[in-house]
Amino acid sequence: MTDHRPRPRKQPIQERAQATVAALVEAAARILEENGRAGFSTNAVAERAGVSIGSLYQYFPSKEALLSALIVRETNLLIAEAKTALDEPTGRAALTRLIRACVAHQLRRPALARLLDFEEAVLPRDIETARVAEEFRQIGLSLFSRPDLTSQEPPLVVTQDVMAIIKGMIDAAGERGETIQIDLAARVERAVLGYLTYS
Amino acid sequence: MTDHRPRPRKQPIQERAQATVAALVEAAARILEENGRAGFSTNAVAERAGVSIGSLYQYFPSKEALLSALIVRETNLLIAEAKTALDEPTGRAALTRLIRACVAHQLRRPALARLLDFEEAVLPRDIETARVAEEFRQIGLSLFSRPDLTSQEPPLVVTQDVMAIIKGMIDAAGERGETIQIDLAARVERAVLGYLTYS
DNA sequence: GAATGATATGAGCATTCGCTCAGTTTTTAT
DNA sequence: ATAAAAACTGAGCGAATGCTCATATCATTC
Repeated sequence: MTDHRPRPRKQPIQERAQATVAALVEAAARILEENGRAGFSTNAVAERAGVSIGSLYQYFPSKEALLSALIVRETNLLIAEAKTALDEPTGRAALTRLIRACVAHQLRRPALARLLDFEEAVLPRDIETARVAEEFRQIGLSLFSRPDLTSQEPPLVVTQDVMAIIKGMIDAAGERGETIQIDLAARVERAVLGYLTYS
Repeated sequence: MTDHRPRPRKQPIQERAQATVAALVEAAARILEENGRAGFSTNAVAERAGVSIGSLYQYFPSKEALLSALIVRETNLLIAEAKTALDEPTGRAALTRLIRACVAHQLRRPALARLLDFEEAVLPRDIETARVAEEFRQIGLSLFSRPDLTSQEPPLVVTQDVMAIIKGMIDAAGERGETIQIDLAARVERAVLGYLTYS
């Protein structure tokens, strides 16, 4: 007769695989922020992660997929922060918190963030990167639909413009090594509020 | 006796070389805007320009130098436009014209302009690219030193912030295919003036 | 301890790419 | 016509890179 004991759940082995995947993504991040796209080869990433090149291709079908995974990881961090900003009672307060979240995110790893902003625009979007991009845009849309933040333009245009202002200013600041978050956030806020209210 | 007629100036032969150089730079531009960095190989550029790879390396010591030359060419176009903006009597009018110049420049070849913006930030700056970058920044500095455009921040910070706002908004607009220059310029102007006057 | 599946390895293949150089063609000068 | 200078050519070298695959190790189950 067959065994009737409950089958032990067979997940724990995958922890190792997850660790490998995480190590690869983080290695990709470090290589990118140190040498830019120039040093970003799959062989280099694998070596940096302390695994073989074969393992890399066991988890990522291509170099692009690895880059996408990194973009998704970073964007999810930002989304988590940004979502909590929406809890603020007023649109204005939420905007302030959103801007601070963006500044903090971008200045945490400035070189990496800037590079990924660009890659995101250039890379062929796969399902996952499209999802996080859309999720982030939804946050902007819901923010700029609040009564105290409406402007002349439709929310979609406002969202795109404001995101561009935020990204542009923070990227430039990161590029020239600005590190005082509170000052930068204040100037970005001035620009965004100015855009929203100026007529 | 030797010939005493004035030696004919021996420059005209260089016209051919200049044409080759111009063809190479333009070929680089076209390849970049069609396929991005991916298709941008020296062999491809030479073929597109209708010259041999050897000729390319007769005029440009490296692939990077070719890219730099393209950046310089494009930036000079923008600088020429931007300089005329300074002739306006008021700072405010000059700013409007500067913004329109930037919008026109960026939307003339949107994909190319966006790509070069990024490359400019990533490339090791040679003498020429540094020069045009500095020249463009001087235009901003002199603009934001005008009495009717002063703000809380020092002119240098204002210049950097405003340039970032302009570039960021226009790049994003170009990326999503926006083509109506007057609308875009108006929104950028709102953002910049808002930034300058908001408190 | 034997069998099975999951995970890891790294030599090396195929391709691409930046660049060189020995030689040819074109232009200019006399 | 001739020679020198300027400009151009393109086969191909060496290095790097994305990725495969045959093999090896480890974990789990019975």
